Amino acid sequence: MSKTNTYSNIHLHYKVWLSDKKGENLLGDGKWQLLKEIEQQGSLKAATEKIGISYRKAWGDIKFAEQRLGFQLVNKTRGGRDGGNSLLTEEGKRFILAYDEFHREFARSVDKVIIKFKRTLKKKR
Amino acid sequence: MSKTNTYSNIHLHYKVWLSDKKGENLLGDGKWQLLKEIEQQGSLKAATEKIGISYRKAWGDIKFAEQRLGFQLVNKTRGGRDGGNSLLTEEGKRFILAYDEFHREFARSVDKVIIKFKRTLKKKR
DNA sequence: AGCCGATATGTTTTATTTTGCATATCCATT
DNA sequence: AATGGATATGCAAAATAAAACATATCGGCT
Repeated sequence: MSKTNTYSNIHLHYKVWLSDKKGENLLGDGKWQLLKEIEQQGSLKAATEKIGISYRKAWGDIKFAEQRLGFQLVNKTRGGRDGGNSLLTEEGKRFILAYDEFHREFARSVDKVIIKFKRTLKKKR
Repeated sequence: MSKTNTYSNIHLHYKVWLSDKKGENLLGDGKWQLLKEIEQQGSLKAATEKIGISYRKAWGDIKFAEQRLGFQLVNKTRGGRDGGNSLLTEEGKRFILAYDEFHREFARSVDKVIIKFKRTLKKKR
């Protein structure tokens, strides 16, 4: 998750993401969006095309995240009429939902702090 | 600024930074630490060596940030007995201080939300 | 059995960052 | 005036990351 706040010509950004022990990105803005798009499209390929990112990378990222998380986020099948498809697992859906909630809560909380920060900056000048 | 929180084997990271209009990083974790080290060492060279980053990059980053911010963060002098030195300007010090304060405030606020997030995750499982 | 379209991967290119190297400049001190 | 050590900066090299390309595989359908 990431957002921007403006203070005159200086902007304030923040970002939140889930990682493994080594700090490697598992689920942040990008994958969050990707998973949501997969849910809608029912296909990884369609999702990446919609978003405009490379299939190769998206596929690798998901694989990596699943490996580190220890459970599947996406249920992938190959072959068949449409060539295959990708659907979110129950755990994947739950994860997205929790993250979604966290997203809102976090943004609200941070905005408050930022307002205070702006006041501080003004005073100090 | 960045921090970590643990949920079993999943960690939560967040990061905050200041940027210009184009989103280019002006002051984040790296420069924040660097400036603080410059204050202690009284030298850019010494600071980079202490932290373990390249002088070339650090110097360039500071120059870039100063240009975009529109004021000096560091007062640099060349020549003399020690070859030169680098000290924080008043504005630089104030900036670090405000950022510092924001840092603490932000961390406190975020921690609260994270606790809630963990609870949500637990419930949902 | 053969086709089609998506998943699954290895390999190669391209782009972006970071580091490293070389060199010039500055100036209190010797 | 010669020296030394830090700042200042261009440029080449190396390391990382992202994108592109090329295939192989799978399985319901015709």
